[in-house]
Amino acid sequence: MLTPSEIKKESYAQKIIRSEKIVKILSKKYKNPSTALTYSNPLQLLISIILSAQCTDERVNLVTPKLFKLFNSIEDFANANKRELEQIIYSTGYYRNKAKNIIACCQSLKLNFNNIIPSTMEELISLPGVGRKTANCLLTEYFNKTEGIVVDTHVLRISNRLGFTKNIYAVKTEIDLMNLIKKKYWRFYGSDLILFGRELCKARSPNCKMCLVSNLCPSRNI
DNA sequence: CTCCCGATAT
DNA sequence: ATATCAGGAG
Repeated sequence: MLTPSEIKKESYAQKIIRSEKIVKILSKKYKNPSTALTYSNPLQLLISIILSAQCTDERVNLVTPKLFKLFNSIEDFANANKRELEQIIYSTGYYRNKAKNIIACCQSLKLNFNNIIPSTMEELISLPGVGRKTANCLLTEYFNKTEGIVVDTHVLRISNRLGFTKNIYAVKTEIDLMNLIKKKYWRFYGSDLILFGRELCKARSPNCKMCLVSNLCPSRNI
């Protein structure tokens, strides 16, 4: 078994092999990864993902039942009263930005996309409040397509810990990961690392003793 | 790069 | 008290 300092000196070819080993181990552990957000149509999923910025899925699921009861369609959100929307989503944080983005996003869906949520990265990120992370979530979770890798706070943190990138920005990290990891693993890499980050490789206290891939990690602390 | 932001865990 | 949570815009 390589020591952390030995892993840090690996070649790029060795890094590719190590990353594939890690993906395979984690995808075996997390069989059918899917979002913890509750939704019943693509619009609800899109709104939920926007609300989930810097907020737990659990918290989002506490506000969406009321939200989706009052707002049923793209039209409803496009015409929403900003104050009313802010009050409903208040507890998810960033509520002013989120309310503004949700309204602008649905106005764009109405104006530019005939009230149909688009299914390509290019179209999705043209929507206000939708960046690559939100688009990647929607593409993998709902459209069953792979155009990139979901890089949220967990994927960003763990990718750095594993030595797959030295970037502190999600968009740049996604590029590093797309170069390193085979496309067929992109979907699993994103969703598995999120589950892995929540339960084991936590931001404050990574549980290296219980970790399945600690022997492949340059940041392990045992 | 900074700003936006409440709820929760530590 | 402070770090963290399925980020995006300016």
